[in-house]
Amino acid sequence: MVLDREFFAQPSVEVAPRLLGALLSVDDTVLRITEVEAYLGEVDPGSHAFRGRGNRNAAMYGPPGHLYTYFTYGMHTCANVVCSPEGVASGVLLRAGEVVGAVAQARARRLTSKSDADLARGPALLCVALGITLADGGADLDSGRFRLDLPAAQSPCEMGPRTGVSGPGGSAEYPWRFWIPGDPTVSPYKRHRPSRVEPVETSER
DNA sequence: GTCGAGATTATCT
DNA sequence: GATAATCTCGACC
Repeated sequence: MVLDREFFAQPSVEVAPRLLGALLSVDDTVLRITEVEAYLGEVDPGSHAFRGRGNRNAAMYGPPGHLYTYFTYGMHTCANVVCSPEGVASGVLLRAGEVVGAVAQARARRLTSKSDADLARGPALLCVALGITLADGGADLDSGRFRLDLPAAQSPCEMGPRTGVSGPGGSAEYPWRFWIPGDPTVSPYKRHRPSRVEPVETSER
């Protein structure tokens, strides 16, 4: 099955909602994606590619349908699906999902996780649960250990501001976070970390 | 349930 | 030297 090269060659904002409900297999572990976030690359202040190509984000400039992994906060690995044609930086961050295959293995990797819903609730946890590491960066998502199956129909989806993104423009301006409404595996992080815009102060609840 | 602060290191300026 | 697409834990409601 042609894993729709054309599909992944679109901008990440187009690809992101369609990834909801997709099944990502890594070895024997299968994840149903429930939450993603789109990054547009050089025109997106929140993107790693905003300041141009570097060593870390090289994979994001690579061919679509591949994996882009990066290390952040000194201890966390996160995974993206590369979008847009080769040479254009764009990606979809996998934020959360539900482990539906080889749950025992995923649970073994996630010792701190208490319930199944917690196994992949968050970008870094998702990678741990699936066993994705930096070494998997640049891997084709339709070969080797990886396989990505898109849902036949688009899942219901809700969108909102991205979380955890700092820098200029905040990125509340970019409502490019997509998730499946009501799914228990969607990350509960509604807290905005940095400078939160306080609209007014005249009480008003 | 929500909110707030600290930890910890690869990558880039 | 500063930054970061985060997580965990503790306090409070």
